[in-house]
Amino acid sequence: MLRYNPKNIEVKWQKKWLADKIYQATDFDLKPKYVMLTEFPYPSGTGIHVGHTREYTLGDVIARYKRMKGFNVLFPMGYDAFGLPTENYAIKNKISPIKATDDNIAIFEQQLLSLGLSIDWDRSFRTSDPSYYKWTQWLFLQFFQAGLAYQDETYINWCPFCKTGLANEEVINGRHERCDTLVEKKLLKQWLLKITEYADRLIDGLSNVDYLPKIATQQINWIGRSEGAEIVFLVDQSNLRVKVFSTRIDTIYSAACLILAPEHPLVDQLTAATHKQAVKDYIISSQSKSDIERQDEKRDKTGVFTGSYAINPVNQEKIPIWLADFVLVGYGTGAVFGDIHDERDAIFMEKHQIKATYSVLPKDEKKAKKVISGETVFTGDGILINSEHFNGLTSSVARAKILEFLVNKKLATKKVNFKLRDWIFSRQHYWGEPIPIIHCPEHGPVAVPDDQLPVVLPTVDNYEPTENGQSPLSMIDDWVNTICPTCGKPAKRETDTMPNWAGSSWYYLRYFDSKNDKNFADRKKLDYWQAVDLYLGGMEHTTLHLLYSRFWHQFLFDQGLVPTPEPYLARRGQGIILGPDGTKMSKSKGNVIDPTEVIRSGYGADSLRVAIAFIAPYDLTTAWNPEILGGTYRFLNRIWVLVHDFVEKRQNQSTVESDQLSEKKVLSIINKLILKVTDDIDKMNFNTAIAAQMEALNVLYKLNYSNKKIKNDIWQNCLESFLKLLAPFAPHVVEELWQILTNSDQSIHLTTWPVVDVSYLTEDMMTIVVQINGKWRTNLMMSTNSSEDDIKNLALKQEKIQVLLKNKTIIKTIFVPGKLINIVI
RNA sequence: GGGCGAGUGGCGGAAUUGGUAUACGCGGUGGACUUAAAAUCCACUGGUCUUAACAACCUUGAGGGUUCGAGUCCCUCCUUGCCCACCA
Repeated sequence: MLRYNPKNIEVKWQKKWLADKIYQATDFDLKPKYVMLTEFPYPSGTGIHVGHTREYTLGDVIARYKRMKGFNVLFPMGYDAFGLPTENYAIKNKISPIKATDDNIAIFEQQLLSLGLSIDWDRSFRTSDPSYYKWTQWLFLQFFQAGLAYQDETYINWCPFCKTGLANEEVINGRHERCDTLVEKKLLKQWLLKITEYADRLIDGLSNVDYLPKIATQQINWIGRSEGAEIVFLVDQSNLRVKVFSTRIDTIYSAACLILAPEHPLVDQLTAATHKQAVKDYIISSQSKSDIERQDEKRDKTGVFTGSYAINPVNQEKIPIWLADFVLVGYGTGAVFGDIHDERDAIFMEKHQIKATYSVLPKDEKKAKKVISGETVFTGDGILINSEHFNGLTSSVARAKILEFLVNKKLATKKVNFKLRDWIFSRQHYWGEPIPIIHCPEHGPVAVPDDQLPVVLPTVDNYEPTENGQSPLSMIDDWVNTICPTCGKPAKRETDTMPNWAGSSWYYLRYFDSKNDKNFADRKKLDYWQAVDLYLGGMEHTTLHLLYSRFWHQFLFDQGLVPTPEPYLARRGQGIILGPDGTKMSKSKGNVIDPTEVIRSGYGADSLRVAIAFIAPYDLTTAWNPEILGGTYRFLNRIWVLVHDFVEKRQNQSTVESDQLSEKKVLSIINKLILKVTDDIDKMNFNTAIAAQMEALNVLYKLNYSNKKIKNDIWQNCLESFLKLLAPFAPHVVEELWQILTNSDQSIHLTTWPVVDVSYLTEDMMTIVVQINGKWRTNLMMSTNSSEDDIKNLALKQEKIQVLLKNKTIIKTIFVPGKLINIVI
């Protein structure tokens, strides 16, 4: 018999599956639908990595499993082709981004095919194709027309290396997440999407979907809802009013100063003539700092006094107004009241020796007074003191009462704030969707009419970003100059492009109807396929792509364009596979595992797939162990040998009496295995599903080579079921063996999942553990219908137990049916 | 600093959710086959424990608690991973 050699079989079956289109999903099929979505790849120049392999293999396992379970499965794939890395790669290699994308996708497609994924390739697309981005532009215009896309001149995160503006989510520790360059602040006119309008919806929607808890929590934390009050402080000797946001209005009696962000709009009017120069100097020095510098000086609370005072609305105390750059202009009102029950404020006030002119002076004049009782000043909730008629209340009650008190005086309102900011949607780059807007001197920004979409990205000679922060598109005069769709007079095109998160915000909808040129997707097809049943992807996209696409989808739902309020019914995140040394794979460390290299090496795709499923729970970050492939290869080889051996044996049907005990054992093993593997795949416990199959195979293998005779049809059924259980994990070898075993033309992947025969699950005998004081002493083999008394009596008769019970009194015995008996002495 | 997790053999990891801890795999040791190697197969492989068998005792980061019985539940501490971070 030939040795199992994946090279002989994998490519053969991949070609046949593709030619027969056996993984095609059918629109409006009567079977229940199941949409298995994995994040589509960014086709970089380096080809697929182990991270892709894990994600797509596990997605494929579920897709294949659901297909065999009788679902009309859609398991699609496309390419997230726009974006900075391709542009940088193209510039570096002096080729056009279009060519770079074509080349890279060709490599990706080849590599994805070699994994044996059950993808419906007919629905594939790339986001950089005009027939796709036409609809990205059209969807953007829906936001624009609903007032949710707007332009604003704000300080934005600017990457000086990529020469582009960034969303908050793309800045990690003050650096651009893609290129690791220190991010600067730059004042630019930008397009923004009003994601903040959906902040509450994005939180509430999570309660109706099945996301891994840590994914939901991370989104909730990122959105950062906090309830508090907006309080008005009148400025002394002036008619100015400063609004302040606080979640701790219960500490307002300890307010000793107001602290404003240097960029606060009232700074100029508030600054006293005598303090103008100092304030100006401070603003200049804080603006010259990059974000990372500000973070380095986290503990150093710099600031400057404006020379003005504010009036505390609860007790009319006069408190100084300061500026400090630890107060952020983008959050709340860009102003806070400083008090000692906030750690940062306390440090700030200590440093600058700030004290208020209290009506009741604290014992230590240098320190502001406490308003929450306690041995030391602390930042938590407690009982109020020094707060006039609010004394004695708990913090939470006081918050309500003080707010009510100030609301009645029209000096406060209840307010909810979010950490989430509006999404900066402009990129000053070539390789993205042109924003379909025309700027008319008379009518301002005007939407490009639907019949003029797509606004095609023009071909240019230079892709390099410009020094002045404008897109390279701005250099193409005959493209920029156009006419206003409203009035027909000369106007200019918007030259910024969309971020690469745009195309991926709705791509899953396109799979439902990828060829449609009348609409982004046909409504009937959306009704049939929506929503995605399971979405598998990287944890790093939780606050980026995953949040963005939920926002788009919720908006589309409100517009009546999609049938479901949420895009994804369930979301799971796979863990990272580290290099064999336990650190993140990186070229510089030389610990990168190339999955295609593994496939070519002789182990083949199936060994790799089983290894990925087996190595650890799918959501765990774990180191890659190259030697595990030897184990998974041996496992596949064993089933190869077993099937071939049986097929040979079956020719010469033996007349010898079969061994019924062994036959029963075979049936019991396979039925238990069906139960276990089915349950494990449902729970995504892929590693234990493989372990159970290995364990079962070891026993079957031994049985086969024992001299026990087992009837052909029992072996045949057992092996057929075994192959089916293995099919989602190792599709090629199983397909080959299926043809040999069944002589059938039908692909195993189109057969139905085996069903458990419960009659083989019950056993005649059971193992009862005998414990003394909870400690294991011996086992008893008992018939399953033995009574408690039978077991107890037999246990007490055991020699070993008798020795240990000598001179001891039995206090009681604990009996767990079918499991154990515990004698307490 | 905040949020969410995790600590089990030499290693990746199991444990029916409170019932024989270390399944499965890797690695290691010994053996079979072979002129030899590779491959394959068989046996052993947590510690005390350095000949093996038997027996006993110990063992799930540390310490305490609940329970007939704890890797699993509770408390204290230690270590560590990920995400966020001057968010008022």
